[in-house]
Amino acid sequence: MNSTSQYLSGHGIRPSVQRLAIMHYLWNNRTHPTADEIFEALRKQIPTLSKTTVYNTLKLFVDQGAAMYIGIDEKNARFDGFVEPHAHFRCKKCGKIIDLDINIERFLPNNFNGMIEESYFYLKGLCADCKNTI
Amino acid sequence: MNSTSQYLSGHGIRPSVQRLAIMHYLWNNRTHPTADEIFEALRKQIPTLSKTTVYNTLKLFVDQGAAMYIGIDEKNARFDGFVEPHAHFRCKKCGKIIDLDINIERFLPNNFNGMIEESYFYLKGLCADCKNTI
DNA sequence: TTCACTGCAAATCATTTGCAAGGCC
DNA sequence: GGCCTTGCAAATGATTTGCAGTGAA
Repeated sequence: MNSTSQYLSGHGIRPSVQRLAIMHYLWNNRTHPTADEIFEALRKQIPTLSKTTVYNTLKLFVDQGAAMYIGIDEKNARFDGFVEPHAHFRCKKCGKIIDLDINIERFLPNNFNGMIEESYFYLKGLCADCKNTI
Repeated sequence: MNSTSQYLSGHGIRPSVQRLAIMHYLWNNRTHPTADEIFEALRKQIPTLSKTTVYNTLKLFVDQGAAMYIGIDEKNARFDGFVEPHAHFRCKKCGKIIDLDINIERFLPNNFNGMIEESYFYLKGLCADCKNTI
């Protein structure tokens, strides 16, 4: 029983080999990967892995609050294994997605009368690396 | 030369019949419609309208800053003809999208060193109507 | 005449669904 | 045994692309 197992169990998710691998991948790759990137990376370790399972698992993680869905990229869904409230920045040149330590919910006085259950804050521009390159 | 024409011209967009109709629709229907909803509504007035033109036009509007892309709905892109900074709330039950008069950029001191060009603030929960219904 | 705009048809591609086999409790 | 999980194959559906016809400057 390692910490990943405990984390999943704590979110009501049975820890299978595939689920552990995906959660582990999200924790070790804070790049906000797409389902396909996760699939391509993990099929090396788990050759029988299917993309359906990756999609199923990510949906399960999000539903159970074990991972966060990120809709900043218009093309693909992206995922973050870090679920504390924070914002995301996407570079318009290199496409990199960066975590920003901003808890936006603090800016919503009285949570709009308790109406709000989820909040997403997306920012776009040029990252420091791309800004200094011509 | 009406105000819609002037608005489009002011954004570097030549006012064609189709473009005027789409801009007009966005202004008169603050429901944050999808491309398909716009297409279905306007084909009644413009029977030859094609969905490609709707997509082309919406992309042009967004690129030229005449309309705003809204990525709050994971299934479809949505659009808003009102481009002043504001946030969006989506009801998790009825799917309705509501404008919120919150200018999030004010919460970013010094605009993160000028890195940020665009910001999107999405909120989800139950709207007042759905909250009072069982 | 040229070039932007439109629209049809086909292609793309991320995601979902149906379903059968395997595995865990 | 029964339910949960997995994975293959096929379907779905929003959006994009190729391309030819039309029209405006």
